[in-house]
Amino acid sequence: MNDKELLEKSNEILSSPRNQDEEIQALQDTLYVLSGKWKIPIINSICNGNRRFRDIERSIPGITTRMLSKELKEMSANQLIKRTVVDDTPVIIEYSPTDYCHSFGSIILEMIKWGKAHRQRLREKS
Amino acid sequence: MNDKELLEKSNEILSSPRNQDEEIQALQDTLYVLSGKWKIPIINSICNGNRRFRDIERSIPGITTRMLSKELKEMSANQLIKRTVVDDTPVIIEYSPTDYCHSFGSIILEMIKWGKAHRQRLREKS
DNA sequence: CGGCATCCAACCGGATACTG
DNA sequence: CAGTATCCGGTTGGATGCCG
Repeated sequence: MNDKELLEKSNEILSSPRNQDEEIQALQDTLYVLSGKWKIPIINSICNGNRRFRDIERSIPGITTRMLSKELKEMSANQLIKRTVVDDTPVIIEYSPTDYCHSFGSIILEMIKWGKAHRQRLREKS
Repeated sequence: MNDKELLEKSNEILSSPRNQDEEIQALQDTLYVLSGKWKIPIINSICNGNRRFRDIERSIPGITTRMLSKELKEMSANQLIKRTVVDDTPVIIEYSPTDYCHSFGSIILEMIKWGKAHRQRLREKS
């Protein structure tokens, strides 16, 4: 399926009155799991290969250690990522994505695509 | 492109180290525009054909008139939706999606898809 | 390096009441 | 119906400093 067909399918499905209740519920479930400013950028960063705290931190503009620490803990608890202690000296901590984490791939890709098109639109206007 | 291929492509692209800076920026731009609990459900509702305030309100579980009012105003200002006064008696107000609004279709579809799969996973576990 | 503790401001958003 | 007004509590999240 190419982009044009995908878009048409999107609009068709979005315009359909069927299963609206189920869809809004699914939507709100997803938004709940991804709530806040940082979970998606963190997932993206870890899926991009970043493994260590400082690396993840540096890869996300604006995040603080406090928020990264908090989110990593929460996301570990929710099986979104795995925290591994590599028993070297000094100890190295590694965060890695779970399959569950990868399941957000399509959402993140669509968001990146939208963001790029958005910047393009802004450039064209000015 | 089928789902399996799409997933592989997602992982491939997500694993690529190129353009990480541009992508995280695009991602954060998108998250900024869509920030908060309600914008995505509202977009979905309006794209689903809901036009009037009460209809939109009823279609989104949990939203209050205050938040809906606030978001609709903000989203009108940002050209995401259009507010039309139908000069009937009594006056009818209609909200409709702009092209800009439709551009979120793919993101919303992916979120609905994820949410449904999420519920399915939970059902299978229990 | 990989965090935790504390303080604090902003705001998000719920409840409720009210208006034309 | 289509909102506005007010109140206010909880959470988000930034700044900073500290620890092993």
